[in-house]
Amino acid sequence: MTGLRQKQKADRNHRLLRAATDLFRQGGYASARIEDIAAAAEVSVGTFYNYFDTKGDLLLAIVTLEVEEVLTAGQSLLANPPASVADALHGLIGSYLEHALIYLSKEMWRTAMAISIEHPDTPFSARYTKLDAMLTDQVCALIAELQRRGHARPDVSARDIGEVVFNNLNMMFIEFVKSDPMPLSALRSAVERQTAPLAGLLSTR
Amino acid sequence: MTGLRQKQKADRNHRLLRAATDLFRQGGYASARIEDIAAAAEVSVGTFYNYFDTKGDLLLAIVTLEVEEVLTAGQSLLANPPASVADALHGLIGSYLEHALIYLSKEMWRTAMAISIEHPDTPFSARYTKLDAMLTDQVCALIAELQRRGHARPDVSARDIGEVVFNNLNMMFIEFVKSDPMPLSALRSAVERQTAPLAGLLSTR
DNA sequence: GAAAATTATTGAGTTCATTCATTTTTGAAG
DNA sequence: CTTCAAAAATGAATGAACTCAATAATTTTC
Repeated sequence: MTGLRQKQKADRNHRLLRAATDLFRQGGYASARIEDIAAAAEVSVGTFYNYFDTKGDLLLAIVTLEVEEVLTAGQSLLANPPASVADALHGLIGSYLEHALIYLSKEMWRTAMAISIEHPDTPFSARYTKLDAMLTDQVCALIAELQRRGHARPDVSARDIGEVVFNNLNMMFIEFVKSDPMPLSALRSAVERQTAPLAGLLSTR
Repeated sequence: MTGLRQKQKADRNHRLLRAATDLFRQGGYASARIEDIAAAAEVSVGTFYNYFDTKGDLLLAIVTLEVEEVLTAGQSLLANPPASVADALHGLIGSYLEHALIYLSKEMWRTAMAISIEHPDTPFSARYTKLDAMLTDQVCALIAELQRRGHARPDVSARDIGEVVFNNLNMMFIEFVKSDPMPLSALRSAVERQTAPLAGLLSTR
């Protein structure tokens, strides 16, 4: 039996995630020292590095948990989408955005996105990238579903449009987290404005 | 007269940029220590920090020089664009992309983009962001020009489409620099595929 | 259930970006 | 040409992420 070790490991992992989440939210990512996080999780610095490759990898572990929730929330919207292309796309995008800042600060997002670009090969960075791809797939799937239901023109590539819609959203989200004063409402309306012509292109007048 | 001081300052600035460009290209951004860069520029570590806020700011200074060239190259294409929307957009995008890796490695791009996201308020980061906005403007201006010439439908917002096209390109470029094996040709064809429906939307059949 | 083998933890040590008190250089004034 | 003030340069000191050789805990073997 190898039970004790497994449980202790899961426990330490959980304590580290919890401690880091608290500290990152409280004083910001930059101010939380590994020493602090390790101490709060009742673990040594060396042990921290048995669980996460880098400080950034820990942040990405936290952020990917959030992205997974966003992905799940999106699934329910896919099940029966609004009949209008614009409403469906805005609904999905709105669902993504409303989740964005519940648990994570702009600084956390900024740092996480920066790390996933700068160190794409760290374990949780790869996971983050994969989740982004799954979000893209979800947008594409929504469009394909609308086509299947006859709510969108079938002669336009769902894949192409879906990718463009998501990439645009992602880039705008980056702009959003780069600017501390920018409100979520401004992001949402900008993205709706930009997405509208694409919805028009897809809709069966 | 205050000439000597000015000249020495410009000189040191130039030596630092040159030394850093060489070292970044040679051994990579991460491996180049401030001490090395300062030594190569015949300057002390402390002096380095009189010229640039951080190591990342120095990289962004180098990268923005490159983006400025890309922007200038784009202007000439704007002067008389191809009559087909698709050709015009692909031409501009192609011009951007062909410049991308001449002077800068993928690692340099990755790091630069990461820093501009993570530290948006550092001086050269702000400049990088502004240049991105100018590239967006350029794409929008191209579309507007095509509309003026009757080569694109006037009833679609040039701004909206231009922003979407550039944001998509930017996001795809990020994916490209994240993946060392991905060739420029793959990026180019993916972006052309994605952009094609938008060109279709704009074109006066 | 003791010994061996495996797997984890530990924290002092290393490295590197960044800072800052001191010294040096330049420009201005008399 | 000195003297003084302002501006810049300097490099030793600081701080934080990350490493690694030594130690400890768990599991396996007999």
